[in-house]
Amino acid sequence: MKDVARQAGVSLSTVSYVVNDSGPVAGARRARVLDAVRLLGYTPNESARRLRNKSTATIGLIVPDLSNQFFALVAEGVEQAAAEQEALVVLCAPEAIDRPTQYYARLLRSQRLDGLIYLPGGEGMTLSLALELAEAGPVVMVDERIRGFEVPSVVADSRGGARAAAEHVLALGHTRVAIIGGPEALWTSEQRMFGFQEALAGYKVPLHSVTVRVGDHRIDSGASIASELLQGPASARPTAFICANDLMALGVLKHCRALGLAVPGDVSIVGFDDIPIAELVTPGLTTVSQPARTMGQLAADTLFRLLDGGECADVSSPLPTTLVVRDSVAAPDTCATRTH
Amino acid sequence: MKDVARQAGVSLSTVSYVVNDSGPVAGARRARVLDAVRLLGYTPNESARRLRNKSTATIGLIVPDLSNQFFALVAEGVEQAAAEQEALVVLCAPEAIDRPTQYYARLLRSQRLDGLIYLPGGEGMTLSLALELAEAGPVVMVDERIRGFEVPSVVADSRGGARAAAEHVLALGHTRVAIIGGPEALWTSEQRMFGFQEALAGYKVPLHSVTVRVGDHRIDSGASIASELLQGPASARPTAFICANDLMALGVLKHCRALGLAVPGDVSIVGFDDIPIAELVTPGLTTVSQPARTMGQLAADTLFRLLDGGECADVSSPLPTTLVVRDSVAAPDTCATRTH
DNA sequence: TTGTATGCGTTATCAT
DNA sequence: ATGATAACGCATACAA
Repeated sequence: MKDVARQAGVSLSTVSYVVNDSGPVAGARRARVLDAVRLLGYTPNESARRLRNKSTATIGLIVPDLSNQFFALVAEGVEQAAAEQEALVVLCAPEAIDRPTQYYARLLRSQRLDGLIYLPGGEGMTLSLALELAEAGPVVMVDERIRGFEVPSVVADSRGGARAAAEHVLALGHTRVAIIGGPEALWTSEQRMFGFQEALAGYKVPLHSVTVRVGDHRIDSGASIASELLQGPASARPTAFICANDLMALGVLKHCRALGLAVPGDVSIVGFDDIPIAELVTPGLTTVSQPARTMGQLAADTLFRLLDGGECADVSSPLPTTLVVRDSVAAPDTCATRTH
Repeated sequence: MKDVARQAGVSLSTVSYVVNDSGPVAGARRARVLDAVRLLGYTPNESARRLRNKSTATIGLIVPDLSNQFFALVAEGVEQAAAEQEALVVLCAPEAIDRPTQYYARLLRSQRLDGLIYLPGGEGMTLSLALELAEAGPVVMVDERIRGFEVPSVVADSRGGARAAAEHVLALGHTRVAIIGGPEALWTSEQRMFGFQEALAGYKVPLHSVTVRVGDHRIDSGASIASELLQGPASARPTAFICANDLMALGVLKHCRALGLAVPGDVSIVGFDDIPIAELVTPGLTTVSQPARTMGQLAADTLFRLLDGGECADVSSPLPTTLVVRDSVAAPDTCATRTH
């Protein structure tokens, strides 16, 4: 910048004025400065700028990992909204790197980020951790809520979606159903479980015919739970799996295939999220669609509004979810002897 | 920091010495400082520190988008390696946000990042752009190479993998094969195409029986190319699709299903990448496995070594790829009249 | 071993 | 309309 000033024969302040156009400057001089900038290839040093300004034009994004396409889509949404504000996003994927989220809490705080978008996974999601993160700056949550942690949070209608999914299978006449819930600490897990229960109650399914298990939202847990539940005699095992997310549903599907069980002939499966793979598997996975990318965008937008406006726009009402019906659900096989 | 100094009754430099332990300081004083730090919840201001030091402990990562799991895995690898160095990574996904990579070139340069990891997509990958990026600092490439752009690049053995894949289908007796290549500007596209050709030559497949098309590495292009190529009479259309990546392979799989064509009964399909979904679809996709996560890690490690050592460890030799055989490939249906 | 003083690149406040 | 200058928070060369 000094060089630019010298080259253009003006003072530092003048240069500053023109690059930010934050001050009055005569046409001729402005042109000279601009030329010098181009000539010297000058780019403002953001570190210095931030030191002065206090704003870093950078937000942090914490997602469990990127392998789950749902998270990847949320990340893309955040990235997109950030780009519109000329802001940068630093990526944190605690579960992918096998470090506690707390590690990032320290790191992010020292970076003086403008704010944080937080999508907690099953692991160490506690109030105290959230509070610690909040010390790094304003935070808005996506896809989750933490009781006692009063920040804006962008969520979808997990409960309604879950109910719709469960009703869809129940309406077909299934009675022996297995429910695979998500990690218990999560708000979404709770909501979806509520939704499932509501549907169960509505269809007056006897409690003893439904099996409930808890998974960790990953493929393997779906597969291993399926393996546990599917080993009884055909007449006793579940005819339908209702899963709290797609990955677990895919795990069930995978295991069914390994067992030679037909889907949906022998067992029906529903998932939740509608990640891109859902329509690619065979049979296509019936699932509940969440606007992942939009959720990311909305969260980022909320954060930015919160940052410069101060006013926290209300985003408390859940975004709509919709059941998308593919081929992984059918009426239960009433002729249970067909495999004999 | 001033506060900490006052609280501990020492000078600024002493505080600086203990937090970085970059200078000698008596045990008692050190303890007092540490206490003050804890008491006041002091965290160094990174902006100031960077301004002084020149190092930002932050690298940039450019991947086309995150929807492609291959890219997501690479990103995870980078993230992991960065975490080990206590470094941050800022995420750039040009295609996801529909902006030219050039947009990031500006942004990143002004951020004074320590370095850059660049995984170019099909879009605007030109030498001049790469050069522009290089002005932001040292860059190492992943999964690609640009002629004339002499930076370390971590790649896998695309050519060998491609040949193995093609040979696998050719060995089964396919003669009418379709090849779907990647975007032409890409080095990987070129390499894979070489590999395919080598296999073709080895099996003396007559040129007129192979159809070559170029896709954009996304699902839709696979589907639309399949739709174009599969509309002829059964006796004329390809019995096998050899694709430059998994997403396109999934696209043709999807289209086959829409057409009611059996895979691998009517048409065989091979992909490239071995992204996690590949084993989930039905039938499981035969494909070539690339160590995506490792590539990301290696790239980041190389960048860091290049940053503080200066010496650029040689990473030019491609990582091994391996053919993973699942169920999407079978011998061609010799009884071509079966659909009549 | 500890403190003082200077500069990193910007922006903003003040004179001019 | 323009320029000198202080301050942002930290690290270090140097003096003590």
